Amino acid sequence: MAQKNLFPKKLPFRDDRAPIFVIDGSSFVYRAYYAIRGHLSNRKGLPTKAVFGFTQMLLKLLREMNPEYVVVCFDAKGLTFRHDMFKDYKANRPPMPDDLSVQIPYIKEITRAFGVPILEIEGYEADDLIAAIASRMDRPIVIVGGDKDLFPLISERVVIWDPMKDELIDKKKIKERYGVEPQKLIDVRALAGDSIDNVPGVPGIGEKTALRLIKEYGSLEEVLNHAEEIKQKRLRENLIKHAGDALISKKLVELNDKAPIPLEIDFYRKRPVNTLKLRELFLELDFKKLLKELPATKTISYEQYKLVLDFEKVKEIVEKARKAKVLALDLESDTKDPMRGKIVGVSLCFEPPKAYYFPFRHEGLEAQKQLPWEAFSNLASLIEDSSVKKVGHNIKYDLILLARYGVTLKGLEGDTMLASYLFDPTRRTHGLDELSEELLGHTMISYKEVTKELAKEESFARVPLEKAKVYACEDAHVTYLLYEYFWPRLKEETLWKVFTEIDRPLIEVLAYMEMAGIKIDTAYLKEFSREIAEKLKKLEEKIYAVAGERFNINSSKQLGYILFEKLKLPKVKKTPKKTAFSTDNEVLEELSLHHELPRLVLEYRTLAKLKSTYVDALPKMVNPETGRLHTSFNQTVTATGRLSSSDPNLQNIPVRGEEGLKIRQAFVPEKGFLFLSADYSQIDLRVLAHYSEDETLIKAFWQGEDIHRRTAAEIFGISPDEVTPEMRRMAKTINFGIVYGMSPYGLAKELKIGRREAKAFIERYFERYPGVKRYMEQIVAEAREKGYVETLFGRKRPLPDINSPNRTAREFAERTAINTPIQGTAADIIKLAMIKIHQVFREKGVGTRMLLQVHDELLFEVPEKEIEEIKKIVRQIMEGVVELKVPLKVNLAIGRNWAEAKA
DNA sequence: TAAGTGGA
DNA sequence: TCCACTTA
Repeated sequence: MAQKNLFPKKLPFRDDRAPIFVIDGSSFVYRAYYAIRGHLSNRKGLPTKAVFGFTQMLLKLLREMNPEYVVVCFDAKGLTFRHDMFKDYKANRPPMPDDLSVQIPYIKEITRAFGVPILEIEGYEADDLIAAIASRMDRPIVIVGGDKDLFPLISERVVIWDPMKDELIDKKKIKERYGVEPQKLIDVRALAGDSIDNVPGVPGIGEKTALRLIKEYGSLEEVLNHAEEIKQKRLRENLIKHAGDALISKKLVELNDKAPIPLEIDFYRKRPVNTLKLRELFLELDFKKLLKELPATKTISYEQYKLVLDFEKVKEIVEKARKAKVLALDLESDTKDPMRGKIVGVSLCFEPPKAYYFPFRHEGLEAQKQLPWEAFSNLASLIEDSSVKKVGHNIKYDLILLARYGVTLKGLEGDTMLASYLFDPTRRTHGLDELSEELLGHTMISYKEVTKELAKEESFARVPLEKAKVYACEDAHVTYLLYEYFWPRLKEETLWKVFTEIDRPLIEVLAYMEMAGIKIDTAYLKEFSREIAEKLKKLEEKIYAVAGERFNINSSKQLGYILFEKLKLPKVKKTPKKTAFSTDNEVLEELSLHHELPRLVLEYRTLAKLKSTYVDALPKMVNPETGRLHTSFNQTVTATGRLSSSDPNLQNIPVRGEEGLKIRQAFVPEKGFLFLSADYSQIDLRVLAHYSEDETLIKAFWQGEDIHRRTAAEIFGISPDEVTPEMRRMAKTINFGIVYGMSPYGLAKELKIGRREAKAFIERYFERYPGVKRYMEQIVAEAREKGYVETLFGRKRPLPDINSPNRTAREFAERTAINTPIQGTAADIIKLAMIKIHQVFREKGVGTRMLLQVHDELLFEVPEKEIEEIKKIVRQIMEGVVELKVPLKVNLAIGRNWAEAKA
């Protein structure tokens, strides 16, 4: 919203006083509403198309014209003097649609927030107000609008600017276009009439004839006076017969300039933009792009940030903090990995804008100025005091770091990162800095900025205390402000339940799992790596021999050259970005029918991937202190509510094929322990059965049938015992496709059949499972109406494209609408089970630890003696965690490694 | 379909 | 940044 004083449009006025820009508000509201295709709504389902279009127009005007005087005119409610005169005036106009009228208050608020005065007077239409301003304000006037009805107002002193067409219409233009003075357009319209506004006019006369007549006689009255002279019979008769109508019409279309408008120029003065208010409105309306363009206006003062260097002061602050409503807390460490770093300092904020930084382990010249480590216990006692509510941003990190110092955080009120995620799980990131920028309008100091004078390998511990203070205090401060932002919003929605009953309690469970880690057999992996290296070497030589030259097989570019240029193999398809020809699995599979090279490359790739991603990478990530692998479970990444795992990702460890199993064998329990794997059987399909209430599906699950076999029997129209393995495989793919929201196209590709055939399969499926079809139609309709979908527990996912005019985008949103409630509900179910299991484990004080979650599977490390007890607990909790219309079923397996525990 | 990782 | 590949 740069307020540069540029007048890019040359305004054709002799008068060089600043013009008044008079905006035809009502016409823009309608234009935005009807002109923008598709549908736009915010996360709550409020339609926003007109607000958006209007806002863009206003922005364009303010940017390009930078007006000193400006006003938006709106139609007032109720009848105008025109109705008194002619009761059918505008009788053909339908009333304002509901989904437009709800937007009007927002449009007005935004206008005010931009500092633009609003004019609205009972009994008058916007056009009349504009006419009054144009004729009675002695100033240059720019009417902002595009409506032809306003053309008669144009004069030496009045022009019209249409920001949408970017067209400036002045007197000269009108004369060129119509050949008459602007005011005469009234007479033209009176003769021609207007069916939209129900202005009668004279039958048989259109704009062309009207113009000709007015040009000839000068005015409507003169035309009527000379009606007798007109040669054409029909025209003459009509003019004489309908002279009265024509005169009434003139009264109707004549713009009334008598409206009691404010005459003081000060009323029209542009006021400053209220960025805070705009931000609030844009946030509510979900105008993300506009939000980003708002300047960061909020300046947070760092003046009240205190560096605490004195033990006595620590005690004082801790005592004060105990009485705080909520304490925002942030730990500074020297690594990103909470399983490795040490605590360098602690920041607190409980009375914003005050905040405190407690440095403990900084390095360098100032080290001796810091707090003695004993002071940390004072903070620890505060952190362990469950009566003091804490919030943090990504608090799991702090939880783990603290736990390594033997400190257990109690009284967790929540996590602002999680709050942001629940509020909109499709956001790209939930980083403190981005949220601060976008939601608070405050630009934070970046980590990069703070550490820029440091050498590459140096950590936060090397940051000078003053600088560290500002950075750390700002983190705690902004966290507090985000807490104030999100909490009321979460409480307002169904999200509060998901937050307090699922995601918040899960934080601690995940922290435990990450801290537990998992053991891998590094010696075994080393040996395996050597074996693969050998195989790769042989394959490599063979590939070079077949290709006739040496090249980098890992480079898809070089491989593409060999396959398509040198060997002239058919180019099957392009890469998704269309920048090159694809060399992916599917393509190589097909090409292997023509040549032996693709097969070899396929084999090489599988092995190379296995080696680099798993066999070689995993041992490097073993924590030297614990001797185990500690993944990080991210709770705020996926759009559906699933978890994700990284550093390393333990949710995509291979399972298929011989080599895959060999890698799973490297994951082993501690001595004296066994692995117990518990996975939900067909949880997605069971959730689908619950949602759809499909009788066949529900019955199949209650009878414990093999669901893919049942599906095969249904779609092939045979009995279950007649189903061949091939049929079952196809049915399985279809079930899979339904749950993952696969398109008919995707299904065709997966089954390697024609698209029509795939479509026929899907149709057959819907015939046999009509409830599923009903569910899909219903959920898509609901999504269209609300603009979002939700899980059984109220977790939401916005679907902005659900009404998009772009078919691809819309269909994608539709598949998402079908899939998210299913996958998200399944994710909620397993999260709930994890929370309960963790709780029972702690109550019973068992030695068993939950190690991993892989979407529908949990992996435990169980002392041999506890096996039977734990099996019982796990099954009972997982199967009983919610009651659906179908039973939940869990498969348990025990093993001395992860491969065994899968069978 | 979605997410993470490795290699160029 | 793009591509390919692993899991669910």
